[in-house]
Amino acid sequence: MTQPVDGTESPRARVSFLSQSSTAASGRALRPSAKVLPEHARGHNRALVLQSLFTTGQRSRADVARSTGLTRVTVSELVTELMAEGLLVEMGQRGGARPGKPAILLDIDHSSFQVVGVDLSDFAVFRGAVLDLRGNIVRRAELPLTGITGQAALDRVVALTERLLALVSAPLLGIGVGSPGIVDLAGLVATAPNLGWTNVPLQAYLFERFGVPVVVANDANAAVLAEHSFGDAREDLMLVRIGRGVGAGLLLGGGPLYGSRFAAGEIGHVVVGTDGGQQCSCGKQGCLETWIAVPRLEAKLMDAPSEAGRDDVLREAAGRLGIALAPIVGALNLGEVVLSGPGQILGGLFVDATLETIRSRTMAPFHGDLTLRLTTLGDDIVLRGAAVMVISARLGVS
Amino acid sequence: MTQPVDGTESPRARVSFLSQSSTAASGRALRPSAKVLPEHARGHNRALVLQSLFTTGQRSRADVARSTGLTRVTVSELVTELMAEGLLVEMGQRGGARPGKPAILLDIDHSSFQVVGVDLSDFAVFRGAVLDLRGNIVRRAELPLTGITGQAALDRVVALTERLLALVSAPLLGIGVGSPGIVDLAGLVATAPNLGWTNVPLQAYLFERFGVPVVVANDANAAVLAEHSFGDAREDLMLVRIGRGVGAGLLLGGGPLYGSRFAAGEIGHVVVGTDGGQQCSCGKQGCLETWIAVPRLEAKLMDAPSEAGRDDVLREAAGRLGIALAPIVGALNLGEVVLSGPGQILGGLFVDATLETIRSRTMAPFHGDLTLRLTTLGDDIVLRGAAVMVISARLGVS
DNA sequence: TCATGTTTGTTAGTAAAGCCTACGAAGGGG
DNA sequence: CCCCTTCGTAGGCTTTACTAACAAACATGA
Repeated sequence: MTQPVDGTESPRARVSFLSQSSTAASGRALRPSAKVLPEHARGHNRALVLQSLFTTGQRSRADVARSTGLTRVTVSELVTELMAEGLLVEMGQRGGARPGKPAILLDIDHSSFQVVGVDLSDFAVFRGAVLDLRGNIVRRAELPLTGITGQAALDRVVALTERLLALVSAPLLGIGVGSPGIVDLAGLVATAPNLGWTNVPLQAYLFERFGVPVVVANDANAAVLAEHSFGDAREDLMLVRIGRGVGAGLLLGGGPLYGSRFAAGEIGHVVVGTDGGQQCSCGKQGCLETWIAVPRLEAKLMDAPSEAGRDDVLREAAGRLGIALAPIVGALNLGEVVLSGPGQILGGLFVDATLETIRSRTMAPFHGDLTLRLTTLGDDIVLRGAAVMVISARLGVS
Repeated sequence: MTQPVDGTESPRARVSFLSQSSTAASGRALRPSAKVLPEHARGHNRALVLQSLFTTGQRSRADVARSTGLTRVTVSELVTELMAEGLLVEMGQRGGARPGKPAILLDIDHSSFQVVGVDLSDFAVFRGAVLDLRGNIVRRAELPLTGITGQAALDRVVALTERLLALVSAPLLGIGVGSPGIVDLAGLVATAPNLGWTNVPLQAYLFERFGVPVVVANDANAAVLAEHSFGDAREDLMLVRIGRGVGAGLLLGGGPLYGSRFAAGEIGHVVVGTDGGQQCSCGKQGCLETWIAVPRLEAKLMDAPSEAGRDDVLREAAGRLGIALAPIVGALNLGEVVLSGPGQILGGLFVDATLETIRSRTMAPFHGDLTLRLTTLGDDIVLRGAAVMVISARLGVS
């Protein structure tokens, strides 16, 4: 009972290979789905180099080689290619006194490309931005959404995108869109009630219209990607968006979860508790939305007679959220839950009470390290998530 | 708005590659983690060929080439290799009158290798079996577990494994173990209260002891893999094991979910409902286990005065399970939930009532196709899942 | 001062893998 | 009997990453 051997190399085994000998997967291979050609391996390794510099910039070729496991030769070749494309730049020699030839530091040229991000999740306005590769917002634009739906709403998305494209000041990597509703992997919006959309192939439509790579996904899914990339989050993460409705995005093992019908994260209409509740627009009673959707919460807070009364309102709402989340946190063994919504409502007390409820309803030892907090990305979370989708799809980096 | 274009090829894009242009992922690339060498691609493609024959046997090289996308040349080479290893055999020419040279049918030689599977999840007995590549049980063995724990239990696992190894009648692919408790990716049993184990490196221990590839995983995780491979299940699946305790295994997108602390699926101690409940051994009240664990259910059924009373007991328990599962089904947008446990208790009424509760507490349109059923694999589900783990790890096939 | 060791990045050659082209084998149909 | 189709295999080519080797550039210690 000495070393944790991987159990791979066996003297008695006649079949001496392992399909995926990844360290993390440790003998558990996934079902292969598509053939792999040398060029695919190449793309993967190029993304690996890019990722290495994306997470920690200012590294030399030799640094990248060490961190990726590739040889310096291969890294050099990939770097040459990436520099020719403008994605990487040399930043001069590394300072400090070290033996040997001084290293030439590399970094991603974050301004070499730009991304257009669009957020359709607000009920009153379509928001958009031009972002750089770091996810920083370079320019903004928005168009009001005065109750329009259907084709008119689609036209307004196009108008906003046109306005944003005019603001782009570097080669464009693509357009990312975070849409409310159910969105499939091809960027088809199956249903978005607020926009009156049913089976709108938004991604294909925008691609035909603008001839630029487009990625369309659910707004909460975009948000959780942003939180992961910019919010210093871990690999297993649930992001709960609380607004007029309630939705969530799930990131498991670093990848988004879509669900069997692309409706993962749709927790707004899950009934909470066993003691009734208010009537919901969906026909049921006691849906999560009836407890914590912002309009209802604000109404209750208005009615509250005192500061203590408002705290009680918040505590009860937070408790309901905790009751809904506890089985999810338990089943997925989540380490982190992030809330996105109006900070003045969801701040301190609400977060604390939610966490307390989850803790009291799950097995503490498994979740002792559960953290629950508000996002630090504010209202731009979907915009930045939309950018992450494009950067991830085009560069394999996040 | 014609064709669902992938949004990949853009006339304005300077960066003309996509890290992973998988059809399913559709522009959403995962963060790369490890370098890919030509040999890795080779292993992947070999697994692809094997998988193709695994799911649909009796196919020619040309058939495999068409279904995988690889060329006939490459497939031929891989097949030659796999036949030399004994995994594939030629089954003679295809019958029926077709133009052209008749095809030589291939199939996996399911008896060419065997796997040892061990199930430690029963409280009274360690069960084991020798299985073929199809997951059929060839020989069985078991050892009673008369309350022993710690090193004694470990010794008994070794004794059972020794007995099983003596029954193996073909080259051995490896040993798979489904253990209760929290098991990490290296097969270390972090905690298994019933066995009195804490941080027992079972996988490494057995590998050192027997010099054969070993895969150790949680019993529910093994079970869900078995259900997926043999039970005709879909890619998103939750398997709930109901016995002395309650646990679950989750398969999302075809891959198992482990969770941030390898405790995914541990739902037995999630509090259900907002109206109290019985005292649980964990200290809380109203944990799922207090509602549906088999010993408690049996006690209640014994106390029930009539047939109708027993139905009420089952209905209430099923309702509680539904209440616990509803947020999970909703958040993950699960299409399928499978129960594993004593069939005479969990049959008809229990399943129906659980499904009804879930439906009444989630958004129907997203889950109209939710199915909930008992496993068809019976008590061998963990044994067969343990075999799947080994076959999957060694051959990349499931 | 100068030889030595160290680190970096690049050049040349090699091994692995899958592709394309082409070919013989084997059978059906007119 | 000739043409066509399909199957499996050879030979040659391209891509990719690796190993080996080397020049450049710097620190250090005799």
